[in-house]
Amino acid sequence: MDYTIQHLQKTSEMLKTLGHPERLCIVTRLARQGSFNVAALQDCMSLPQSTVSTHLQKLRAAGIVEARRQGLEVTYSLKNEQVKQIVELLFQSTEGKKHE
Amino acid sequence: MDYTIQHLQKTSEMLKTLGHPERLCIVTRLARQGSFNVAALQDCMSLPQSTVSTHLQKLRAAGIVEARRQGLEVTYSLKNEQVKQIVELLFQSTEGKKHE
DNA sequence: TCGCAATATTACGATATCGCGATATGAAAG
DNA sequence: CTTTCATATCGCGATATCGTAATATTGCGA
Repeated sequence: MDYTIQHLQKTSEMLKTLGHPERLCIVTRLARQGSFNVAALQDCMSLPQSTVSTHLQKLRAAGIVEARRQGLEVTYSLKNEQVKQIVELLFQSTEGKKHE
Repeated sequence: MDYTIQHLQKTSEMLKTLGHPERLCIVTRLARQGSFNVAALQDCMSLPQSTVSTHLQKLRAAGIVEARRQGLEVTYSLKNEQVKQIVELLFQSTEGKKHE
């Protein structure tokens, strides 16, 4: 286990970045669909382009997603497996505890 | 999988709360040690009492920890298993591709 | 070259979160 | 009752993050 201050800081920054409804929504979509470009994202979320782009840059700065340019479009995808695992952990529904 | 807005909001609030170095540190300690009171926490972190207490209240409000009073002291512990799993995921060291 | 489409960056007021001293509360003891 | 210990809450200036319009950049085709 790695409890150094550096790792703690980097990790908390990642969590803070994930801790925003719109950004978390983006990440869950990426976890499901693999990847997409910014335009597709603007469609399903009704936010102005600059807002979406800014969120993506923050996710990128935190090491959560990565960008790949193909011509005019930029495709985003999850950068590391950890985030995917966390999302799966957080969003698996009540299966396994069938009360409620 | 549960991608409702409510769950997304609650989850992102939890992640935001975890996304702070001191609070994440508290949570990793709880994951390792099980529980402790506020005084013990003030010792190992060099922060004023009010700061520590405020962090604990935020963790409590986000559903991450729970408090139990025993006389004068209050003992904190992790409230749900998910958080523990996330912490384990995040802090296993860099050669962590081995089996558990 | 120019112009357009897709995306990124900048700028800035609004809002939220920060740390922490001061103060309040709650429980046990006297 | 009062004191004292452990913890919680309040108040507030400092700092950070918010959303988004405006502007800049990048890549492609004409």
